[in-house]
Amino acid sequence: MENQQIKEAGLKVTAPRVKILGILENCGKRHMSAEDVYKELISQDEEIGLATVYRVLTQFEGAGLVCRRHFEGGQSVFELNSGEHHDHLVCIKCGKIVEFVDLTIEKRQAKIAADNAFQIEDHSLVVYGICGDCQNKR
Amino acid sequence: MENQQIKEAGLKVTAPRVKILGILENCGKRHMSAEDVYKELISQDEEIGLATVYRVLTQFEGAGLVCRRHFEGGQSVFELNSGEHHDHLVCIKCGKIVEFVDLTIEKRQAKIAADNAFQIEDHSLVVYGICGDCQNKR
DNA sequence: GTAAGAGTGAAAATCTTTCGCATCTTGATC
DNA sequence: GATCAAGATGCGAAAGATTTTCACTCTTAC
Ligand SMILES: [Mn+2]
Ligand SMILES: [Mn+2]
Ligand SMILES: [Zn+2]
Ligand SMILES: [Zn+2]
Repeated sequence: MENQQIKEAGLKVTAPRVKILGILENCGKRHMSAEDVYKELISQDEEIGLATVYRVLTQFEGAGLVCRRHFEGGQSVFELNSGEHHDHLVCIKCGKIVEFVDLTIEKRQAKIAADNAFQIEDHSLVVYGICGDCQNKR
Repeated sequence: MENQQIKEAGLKVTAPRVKILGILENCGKRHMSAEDVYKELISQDEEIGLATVYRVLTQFEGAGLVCRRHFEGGQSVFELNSGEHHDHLVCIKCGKIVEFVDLTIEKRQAKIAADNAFQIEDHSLVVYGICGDCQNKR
């Protein structure tokens, strides 16, 4: 369960960490802001401060348990690290998020970086649009 | 000159707007944060408040004169709207920015969006890496 | 030239995220 | 199981970026 993953990440097993990891795993929402996690904790009557949520998420990120995303809209969004890199399609109306991987794009990026003598460290690709459901709602 | 562009954008021609547009056009730095613009104004002994810089840049963005970018690092970065869309390669050591356009990537994005019934509105692709110069500096 | 509506600077307010610190837990040890 | 140092936590304050408010000034249409 969560305890094991936290231990393996080299972190002490504490109630906030177990709770937060549990929420990320079972809450149903794959992409959550710190605030989202905090509200979920509150709704479960957990007494965990927002600062702790940020601290824990940042530690989880450092330990490779979660990934932090910077979509438009101010807040960072966190998701469990699935192991494989992926990019995102985000609906600007309802916030729906679709994940995708495209080898062609990944390869082109590598080529572009190489052509410019850049050694790639990371990249962020987010496509914003209106999802099918939201298109029909007009 | 600037006056014309501002008028055409449907904005009144005021000293702050003319000055700020002038800086974006002639300052030599293509990508500038609001703070960068503000400092440049200060160095030119202009008495323009940072709030006005933000206001004006946001208006310019709305009018299509500039584009706002959200690279990692907290601050938004602005650049003159060159008319053609492009993406960025950013050096995480020195901040150097290289612009690029890749039709293959653009097409793949369109296809991915279509496959998922999304109507694309916008997208952001930023590749972070270490530029040639910075690689040699180690 | 004038008036009405826009725009401006400075300060205050927001919003998200991080810090400082007194207090509590965890996990290794006896 | 009791002990204890290192590490965590909660809370409020602080920070950094951007926006809003407000009293005053400027632009523009007439
Ligand atoms: Mn994802
Ligand atoms: Mn650019
Ligand atoms: Zn939608
Ligand atoms: Zn560099």
